[in-house]
Amino acid sequence: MVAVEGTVRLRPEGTANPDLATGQVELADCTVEVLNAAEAPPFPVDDRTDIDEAVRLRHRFVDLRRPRMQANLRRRSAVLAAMRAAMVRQGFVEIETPLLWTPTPEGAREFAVPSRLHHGDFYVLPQSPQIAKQLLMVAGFDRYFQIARCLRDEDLRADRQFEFAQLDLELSFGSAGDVQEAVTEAVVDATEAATGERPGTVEHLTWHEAMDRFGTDKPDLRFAMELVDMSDIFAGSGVKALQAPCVKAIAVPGGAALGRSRLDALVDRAKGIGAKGLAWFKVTAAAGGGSGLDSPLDKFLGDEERSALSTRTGAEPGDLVLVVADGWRTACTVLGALRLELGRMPVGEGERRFCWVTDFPMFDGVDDAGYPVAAHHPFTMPHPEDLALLGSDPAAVRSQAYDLVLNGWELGSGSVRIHREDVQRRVFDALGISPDDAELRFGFLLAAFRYGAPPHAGFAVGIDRLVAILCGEENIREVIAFPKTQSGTDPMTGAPKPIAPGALHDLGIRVVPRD
RNA sequence: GGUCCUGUGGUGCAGUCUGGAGUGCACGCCGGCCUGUCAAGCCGGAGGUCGCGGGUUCAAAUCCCGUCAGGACCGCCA
Repeated sequence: MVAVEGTVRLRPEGTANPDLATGQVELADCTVEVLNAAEAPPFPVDDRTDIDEAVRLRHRFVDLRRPRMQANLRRRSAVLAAMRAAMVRQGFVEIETPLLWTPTPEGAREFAVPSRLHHGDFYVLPQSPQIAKQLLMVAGFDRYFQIARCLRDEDLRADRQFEFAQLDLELSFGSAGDVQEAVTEAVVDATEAATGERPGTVEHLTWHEAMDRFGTDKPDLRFAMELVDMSDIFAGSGVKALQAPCVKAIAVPGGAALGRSRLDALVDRAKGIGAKGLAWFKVTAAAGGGSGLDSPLDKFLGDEERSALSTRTGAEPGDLVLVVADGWRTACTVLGALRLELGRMPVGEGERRFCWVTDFPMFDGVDDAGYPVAAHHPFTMPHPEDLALLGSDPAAVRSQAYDLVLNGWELGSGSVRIHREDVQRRVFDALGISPDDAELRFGFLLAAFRYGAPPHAGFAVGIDRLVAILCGEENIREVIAFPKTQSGTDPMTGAPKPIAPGALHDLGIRVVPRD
């Protein structure tokens, strides 16, 4: 660490270097003062090499000097500033909510914080400020926002850390559309602030449409390869493998070049996701013009089926058509996964295609006791037209929940909330939460609602994911100053670590060895 | 809980499949030279528990088993 003093002057003719930021000038008549001696850094402080993750994190203070990390964190700062400005401009009030919250055993596993003053009792760190912000609606803050830290004790991934940041917001007397407008403004502003480019139109898809066309609830709209329905074509088919309620296909450009082992791997992958099988057809150029098919199943196909496989999907010679026959949900999911596997683009490539996915199902699957599981959270308002189905056909109930998606990443989710006690009771009932149970878990929220709860709706944007995409990073660790490893440790500090026996004693906690 | 990939001087790699002396490359570090260079150049040098433990073998970085660490994914993430 040195301080250099001198005179800045233009470099002599012929020695300027346009590749350097300071390439036009030089320092003359320097004095150099050593402020602090330093050891050689543990790895090169540049962007040219990929350093082992554990080494980077152990010396994060050095790692963060690299130009890439400097740019990422500064870009993150610009995103936060733009979001905050957009929210304030739209009349939202920034309010902080507690980090020491109360257990709400529902959804993600919570981090527990032992209470020193009340032995045996625990606070938890909030997995989101969900309930607190609903209480703020009751309290009359009709437009709330917060750049909130959320904590979930679930396994880590490239796009998931224990703690993450959300632009959390809620508004009263507004529709889902109002929420989406407010969020869109914030993320579009943030994108422009971070990249200098303002994204184009933000599209809206229903959940059903997203599944039907892209086989996922978080479609990457940067590339086509859309799912095509072939159910009618194969309805009375003689091909046993393709007899199912739903037959879907995708065309893979240039996919005819894939070798047998790669195709077999795709079949295995399809089966791994839950398909009974995967049919593939290489589209070939026919002798007299037109096209033919190369596939083990070709000889079983009728003429109509054969031609539909290429005309419907738009496949040209040299392309590959993949077909899954199954239930609608499975056929879509499997082809959606294969579409990604074969077409996925690096996160930093192409344009930024935001889209809203709306009308999610209210429930997703059933729990051990056979009750439906809330797809979003239990305070989500069902679609008004589907209210009657709550008791009879829960799987068919759509909710007023919506996700924001960018290039195949789920950026966040939100919903219109239930503000009427009778509706909340019916939803709890459908979920198998008894009135006593509900009182125990969410009593304070239900009580608040009795004092006049406005209709309200909200959203939360995953800031780490948004910033990662805007930085062209595949991993959110690259946009977080001090992240954890995949096993939840911090190689720099050594956390988590044992605490002193005295501290344990104060907390009334005894550690038992793992089995 | 599971699947897969990776682990070799400070850093990034090759060597592992097909066992034969810690062999090699680039960067960095130390010393010297050079001094209009800017990823400087030239000469010399130091630096290794091949993640760890066990097994097979005359012989293991290399094969086998276990384990630890990092990563990607499945489960999980209302």
